[in-house]
Amino acid sequence: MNLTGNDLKTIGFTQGKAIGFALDIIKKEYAALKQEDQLILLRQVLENPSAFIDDEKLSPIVKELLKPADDTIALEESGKSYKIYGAEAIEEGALNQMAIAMRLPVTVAGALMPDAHQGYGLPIGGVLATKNAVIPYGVGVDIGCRMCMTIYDLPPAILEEKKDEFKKMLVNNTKFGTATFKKPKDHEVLERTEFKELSIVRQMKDRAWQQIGSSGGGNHFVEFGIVEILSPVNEFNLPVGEYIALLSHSGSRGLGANIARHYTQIAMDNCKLPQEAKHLAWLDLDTEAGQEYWLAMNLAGDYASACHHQIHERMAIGLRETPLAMIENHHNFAWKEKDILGNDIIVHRKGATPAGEGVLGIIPGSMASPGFIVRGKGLAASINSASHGAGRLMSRTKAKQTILPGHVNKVLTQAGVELIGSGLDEAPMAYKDIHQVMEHQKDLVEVLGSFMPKIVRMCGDERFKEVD
DNA sequence: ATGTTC
Repeated sequence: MNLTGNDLKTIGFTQGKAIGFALDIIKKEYAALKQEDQLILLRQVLENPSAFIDDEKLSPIVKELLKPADDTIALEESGKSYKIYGAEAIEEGALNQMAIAMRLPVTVAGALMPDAHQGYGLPIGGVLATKNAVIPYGVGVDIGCRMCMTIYDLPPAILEEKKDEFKKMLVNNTKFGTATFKKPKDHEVLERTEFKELSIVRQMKDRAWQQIGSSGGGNHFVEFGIVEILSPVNEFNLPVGEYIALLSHSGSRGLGANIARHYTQIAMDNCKLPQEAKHLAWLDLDTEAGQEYWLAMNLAGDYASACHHQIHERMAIGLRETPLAMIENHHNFAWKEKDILGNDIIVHRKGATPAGEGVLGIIPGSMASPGFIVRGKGLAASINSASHGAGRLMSRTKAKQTILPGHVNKVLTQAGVELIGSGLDEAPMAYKDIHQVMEHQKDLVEVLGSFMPKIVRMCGDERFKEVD
């Protein structure tokens, strides 16, 4: 009577390959032993495999036992199909990343927006719907990065007439880069229990308090400009015409960045994926880490919103005006939504604007081109999404190497834009043509109004302007 | 995006 796989399992073997080798070797080499002695031998091998590493007969079993468990999750052979908007203007790197994301076993649907470009894990401009799983890098590092616009009942002409006063308001009421307010405003978001209950969030409490109301760097901005309401039927009951508006773009600062870093690491440690997909590691929402990330992500989103509200509040005080309307939206976030059949899905928008039917949003252009107030059309193929801007035409490095300061200044002058701060990597010519991008997504959103920047503040000094 | 790679 020969040993069976089940006999080996009862003494503690778990790996199929090791069991196979063991049965084979016992049969060939140890047939003379009594069955109970065969089991004693195998138990000894199992308990201390290293002691048998040089054993001529038993080493194949040992090698198998000592091999690290391969817990890599395989990608699906063929990826699910997804819709690409404006494919001809999207770089190959972004398409490759999206193709990999569509092969994750948790993926149920995806779409690529016309401003897409390569990112970390999921491309910027990527929308990914998953089943009960959240991908920290599907949300992005700047959790809750968002837009906020307030429209004022002020005549556009005063932006030019009182330009210095508006510039002063921007300089005094916004903080960029590492700068923060000497006396940060308090906000109820800082009282949230997540600051006590989640360790990574608790560690960030002081910095969150310090950084609230600040804007950070990169492509973040605060700007005054002219809104033109184009549609007589709008949610704000505003007559068609021109208004002054304040537009801000920023996220959750160090708080969100550290939440993202922390939970991405946990995801990558627990969800091993092939090399090309490793940054798409997910957290199962039924796990403790998944639930923690969800809470922390939502806190970071609310914190980002609070930062915008404080910026707009400071400006409203400076203007001594009450806003006529406020429009705002996240574009780096994940939401619990329903698919067309009513199933629960997790929708990641990493640099994508929510565009469900009737949902309002802001899609900015560049510092010298218009942005748009949009109303979503709720197109299922786009997973109720649209672009989050024009999208980069060139990398930051390439922009800094090739764009001439004098050229930037000329374009700004022609557009009637006054710029405070910024670097060449944010120059208008580093971005795609927003009009083309809007054309590619006319099925996704309806344009209610436009916004032309006039006085723009970004991170950075003004040195490059003097080089001309 | 980020005290810019613990």
